[in-house]
Amino acid sequence: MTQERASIMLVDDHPLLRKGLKQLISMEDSLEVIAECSSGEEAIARALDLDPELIILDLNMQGIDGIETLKRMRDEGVTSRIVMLTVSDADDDVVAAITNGADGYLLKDMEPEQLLEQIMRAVDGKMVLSEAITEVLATALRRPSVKQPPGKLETLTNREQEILSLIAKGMSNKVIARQLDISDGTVKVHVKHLLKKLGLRSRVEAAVWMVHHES
Amino acid sequence: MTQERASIMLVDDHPLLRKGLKQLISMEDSLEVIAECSSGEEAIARALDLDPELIILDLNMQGIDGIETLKRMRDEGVTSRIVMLTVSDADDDVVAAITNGADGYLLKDMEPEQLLEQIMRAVDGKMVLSEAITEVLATALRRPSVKQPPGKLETLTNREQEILSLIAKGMSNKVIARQLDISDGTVKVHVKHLLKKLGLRSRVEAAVWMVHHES
DNA sequence: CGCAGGATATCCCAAATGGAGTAGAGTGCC
DNA sequence: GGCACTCTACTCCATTTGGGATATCCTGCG
Repeated sequence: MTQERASIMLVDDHPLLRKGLKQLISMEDSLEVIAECSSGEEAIARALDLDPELIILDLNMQGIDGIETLKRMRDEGVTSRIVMLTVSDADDDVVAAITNGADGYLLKDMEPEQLLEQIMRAVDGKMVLSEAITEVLATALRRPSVKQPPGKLETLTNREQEILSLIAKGMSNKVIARQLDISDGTVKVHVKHLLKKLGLRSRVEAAVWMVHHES
Repeated sequence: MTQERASIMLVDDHPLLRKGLKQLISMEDSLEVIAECSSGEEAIARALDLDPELIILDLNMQGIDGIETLKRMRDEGVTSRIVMLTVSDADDDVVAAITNGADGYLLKDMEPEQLLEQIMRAVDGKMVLSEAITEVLATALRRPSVKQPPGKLETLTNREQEILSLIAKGMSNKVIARQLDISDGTVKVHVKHLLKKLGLRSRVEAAVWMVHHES
């Protein structure tokens, strides 16, 4: 049978860069660019339609930026591997990208050969990070809690921890409210806050997280 | 300080039986009947309002019956202990009562002294079952899988198990749908079925159940 | 004293969830 | 061939959930 080629989608609002990248990728037989998009909206739609194996996503775009595009893709259920490509190495962007489900973060000033190699590693399911980036990440993770990093139980207030425990017992907001004798609107506020602090997106994730963190 | 008396609410559409029960309970200083209701609707409203420690609920009532009343109370977040009281020992009722969150199931033909003792045990947080009932329950649990009993992973179809695993990873129906390449409507159907089979009431409970059952 | 953080509560709104029913296609069994 | 089961998909509908904003009350800190 013919060798299956990994499908790749490029997203960048700079046509020239797309061209160069496509050229680079075409040099590798195992890879194939099946689509190019110049905006986040377009990218989300096509990603859902084509379900490529890898999406290379520019961080700095007009309209909705790369991070926002990444978020929405994951929200919509895109399961493709997604690698961010950018000139920037701003700390927040790296952290935001990774915590929002990016599988890699590469800089545009890499050597073409290295870049191609990293793209192949990404297709193989590996997390790819430019060397300059790994340091940034490590530093970001080392500082106590700027904002995003994983999120520890201790960063939650007592009330939030209490409510998280009840969520992990499968209780709805209404039941929790009666249990604690407060309004369910208030419970919702606490849930919202605890989800944000832990970097989770639903009470289900919170429940699983809790079960795994109480050992 | 004065001895705290355990608050009890009686629910039975037979006034005479309420009177007798109240009389019986009044013989014990540690107990206090704070409300009497003659219908399920009334009982739910007052339970939410008064939050008694124990609710003694008649199974056979006109209008919404005891099981339905029990269900709705738990849905509404009533956390009181609830003991079913009935003349019936029909298997289904016992199983339905227990699986819907009842903390006990007593028969009306018990000796008054025994009944009072059981009520006190219920207040103390113990599960109380008439002797005749424990047998029924044991039998019900022994037959393979009539319907309600706990629910094992093996009773689920492959697809349902697969989807349960994804739920336990915190995925939404939409994401699961994309992952499995089926419509999210179909995912909802599978979720509905697996919840029913496992006797759970939400995907959060399902996620927690799964995490605890995969060891 | 002023200010920050925590807990409470409310409003609005979009999306997700769960329950009920119907229905077609495929598979395996007696 | 008929029957049961599974998987798929849809409709309709009520409730729940999560996000944003705003506001009050209280407590602890400098």
